[in-house]
Amino acid sequence: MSVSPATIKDVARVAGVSVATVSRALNGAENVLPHTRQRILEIARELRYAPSGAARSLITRKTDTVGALLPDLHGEFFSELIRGIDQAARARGLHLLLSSSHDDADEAAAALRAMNGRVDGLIVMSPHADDDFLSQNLPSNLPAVLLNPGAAGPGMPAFAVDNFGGARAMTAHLVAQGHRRIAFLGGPAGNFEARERQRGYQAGLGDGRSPWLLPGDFTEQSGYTTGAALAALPPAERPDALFCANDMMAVGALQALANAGLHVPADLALAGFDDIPLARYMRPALSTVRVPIAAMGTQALDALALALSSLADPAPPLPSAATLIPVELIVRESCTPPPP
Amino acid sequence: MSVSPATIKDVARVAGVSVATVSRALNGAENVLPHTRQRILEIARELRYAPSGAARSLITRKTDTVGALLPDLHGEFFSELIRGIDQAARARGLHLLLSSSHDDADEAAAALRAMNGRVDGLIVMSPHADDDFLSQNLPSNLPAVLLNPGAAGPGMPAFAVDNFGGARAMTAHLVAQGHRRIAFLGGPAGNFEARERQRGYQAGLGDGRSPWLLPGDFTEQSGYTTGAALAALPPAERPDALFCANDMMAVGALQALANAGLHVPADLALAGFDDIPLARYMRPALSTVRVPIAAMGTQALDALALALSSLADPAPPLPSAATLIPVELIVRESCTPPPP
DNA sequence: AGAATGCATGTAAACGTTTACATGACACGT
DNA sequence: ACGTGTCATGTAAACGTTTACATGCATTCT
Repeated sequence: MSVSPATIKDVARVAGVSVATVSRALNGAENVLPHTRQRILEIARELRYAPSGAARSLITRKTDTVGALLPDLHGEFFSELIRGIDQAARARGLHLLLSSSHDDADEAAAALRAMNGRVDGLIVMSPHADDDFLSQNLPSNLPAVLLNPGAAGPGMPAFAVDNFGGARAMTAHLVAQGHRRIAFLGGPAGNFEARERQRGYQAGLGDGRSPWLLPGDFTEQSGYTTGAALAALPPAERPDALFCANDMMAVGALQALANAGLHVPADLALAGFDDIPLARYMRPALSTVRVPIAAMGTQALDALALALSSLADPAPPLPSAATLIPVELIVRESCTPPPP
Repeated sequence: MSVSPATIKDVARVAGVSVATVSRALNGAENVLPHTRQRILEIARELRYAPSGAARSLITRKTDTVGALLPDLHGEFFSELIRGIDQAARARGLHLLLSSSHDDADEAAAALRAMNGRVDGLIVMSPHADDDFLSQNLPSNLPAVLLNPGAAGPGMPAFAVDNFGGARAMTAHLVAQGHRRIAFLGGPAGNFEARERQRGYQAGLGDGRSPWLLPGDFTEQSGYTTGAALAALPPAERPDALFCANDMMAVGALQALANAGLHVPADLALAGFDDIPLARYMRPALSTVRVPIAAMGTQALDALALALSSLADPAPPLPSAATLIPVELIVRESCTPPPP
């Protein structure tokens, strides 16, 4: 019933020429008679010929594909990231091979090795992707770009959200607004980004104030729990502002506070981090730090494409530290100056 | 500096055996001496050998990869879909090659052909993917699964959200609650899903009531405009319920109504379609129809995997009509019985 | 002891392309 | 007429694997 796909040989046979001529005609080499080319194109179309990517990659050593190694696919963050990467990739005629959710380092290593011969380069964002891991498992010759690398920059291009700067700016903003008792709801223990945001918070507080750290884990649930706990405190012991290490926790906190009858920002100012779409739909709308996620994906791919195009070049080894992706302070209703 | 990656020949040479033996050892064939295998594995690891996907695909005619052809990557819908597909793919050891945003049919056709020799099967969701288009451009022998196909099912497996049934259920629910004047805010003109939802609305109304159709285009903006227009009507001429063809329009409508001082659901009940995450965070929380997007992706991939595993089988040609993905009515605060 | 069997390993073909090089037809200048 | 050059096309090698088949050694059976 279903016939196996036509190969270049089939086209050559039908056209009565050699495979080399077909290849030349199809790839637009100029040294083929217009008449011949015309005929070959026609036959290729009739036969519904499409070149085999595998065979072509094998000989040309190019795949026109980049791989993306991501820790997860849940949530707005990754969807935006993928969108940014895909957009830039398509603009350059590159395909995108996705690989996600590697629970442990071994799985991530296997995923990396499986990319060999299928991609021309990699965008890697993984908790396991430290310096050692990559030099151990990255197929040699495969250019890679790192996203939010935990460890300090290895010898490859890297981009990282300015978590520190964003958190510092938000904290400074709260301070400037007159808030005195600013609490920070942190992220999961081992999380690099959460640590950076906390560092930014402490830097933003300045030397005068001492930090007030609350434990969180980035989930809405942990935000809710924290909000409920704060609402239960006597007003004098409550913070007058709560800065959550991400938006989802702020969402949870807001619900708990509202349920307890507290008003944001009158009783307590609230701020988040990420600017997920939901943030501006909340009532009150959530102040937050906008992370240009898609733009980061685009930049990463562009950097990778650059590395691809200049493979055997003098290629300056690029800045060894990660390039910071600037963030933007978004002030909305959830944080306004406290009552006098 | 950077050496080209080790090949199977390098491993063979270092180990002092033939490439065949290396291949057997690495692929776990049982007829190789434990001692030899051990030694080969060790050397392969030292050399950081990883087999070339291209070469392997060429000879085995398998890529362990499925392609996904999507119209777009914007928004929650596609991110959830990709997540569902990816999850099922990884569970089966398959990779995922993404291809999106094909503005016209030619581009989509090129994308399809580029998949040849890079994937074992395809999940296709595209406005261009009608019967003709596919039989013209789908590389032969490449199994495909269709998602939300506009036209009636061609000879391949297809899955479609039960837009009709969901909209009918929601409308029936509004009717049962006692609403009399139920307006429907539609989607873009050519959109197949929007049409189905509208059909469901009309079916849900029953014969007694005549439909009240408002033009929309799935954007928040068009929801806002419509909401503002309705709010401007004299109360007697307003509908007592507004069913929006998707959630984003309901979001916009709610803002306009709130701005105009109208209360939902007291003055006007509101319902959406999709159950985007935002829906349950709105105040009042939005009644809607939940579409199990990720589950649809998973089902599509599973169906594809089935087709892959049973390629040369008696293979019942599968139901010719699309399999309906059931949806779920989610009743929240935005629609409660109207005041008596 | 000689034949037969089993089994680890080697040899080489094949997958579908691209491309360096060879070939040969034709035109041209002398 | 004869070399010389141009240029369209053909020939064949190469890419890195897998795998059918051949080989040859060790063991076992008669």
